[in-house]
Amino acid sequence: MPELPDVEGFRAVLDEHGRGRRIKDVEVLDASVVRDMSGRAFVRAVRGGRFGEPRRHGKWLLTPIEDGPSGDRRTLAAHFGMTGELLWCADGEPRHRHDRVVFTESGGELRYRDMRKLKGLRLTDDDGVARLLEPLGPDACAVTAGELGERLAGTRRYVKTALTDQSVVAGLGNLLADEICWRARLDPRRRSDGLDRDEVRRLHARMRSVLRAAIPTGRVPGRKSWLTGHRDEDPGACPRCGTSLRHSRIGGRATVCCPHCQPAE
DNA sequence: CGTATTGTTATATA
DNA sequence: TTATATAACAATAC
Repeated sequence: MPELPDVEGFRAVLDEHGRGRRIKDVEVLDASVVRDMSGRAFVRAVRGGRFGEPRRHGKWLLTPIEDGPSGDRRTLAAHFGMTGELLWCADGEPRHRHDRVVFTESGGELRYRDMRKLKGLRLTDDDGVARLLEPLGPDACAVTAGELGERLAGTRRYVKTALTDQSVVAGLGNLLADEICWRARLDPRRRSDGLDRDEVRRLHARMRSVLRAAIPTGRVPGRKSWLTGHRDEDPGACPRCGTSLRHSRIGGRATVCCPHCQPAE
């Protein structure tokens, strides 16, 4: 589930319920989601600290741990993989089977919940954060049309594949890429380096509008006016023109598009 | 026992 | 060597 809008929602949760607050306790219920250190060492390094101001780049959520026990400046770096989430739970809410790490504050707790555990949490310093972000392209919320065009021109892969490549632009996943291509009326199998200037501008404009619409709800909505709301229907009708949607597979991922609105060139 | 899954990355291939 | 494609990862659900 987590694409840019979801991670932005997790950032908001941490901003509201974590920022500036004391971490009274940390429970590592499944140490396999803690990367590069033992669960015990993680607890030792975080317990007693305070969450700083969280920021996001692409699908990474980065939060300084201030006034921590070790004294040196550390950052909690979270990646949610395909099934991760961060939630605030008031005192007394029963644990979920997939709660992996719990940060206890006064009045409630922040929980990293993840069924599949493809990614996880790590603690790192500023250099480590830089190393994490170094391979990523600009954040999808911040990239300019010119920059996007340059980056898309740098590869001959399908435009959908390029959009979901975090080193081209950071934050888009399978669902957003389909939604953006559909709104921009571009066949996802168009070659990334074969788009003309107008097509790139359209792609950029639709990317921005899709993100703007999705971020307030903290998720990619399944609204009926969205292609995304029809991707699991068989075959499903294009919300814009009613044509039967085409279901296929691009780069190993399920893909939905409208053969009428997104004609192959 | 098959099929599928919204992300990333190591490995294979052209 | 490089760019791109594919398999694998974990834990489910159908």
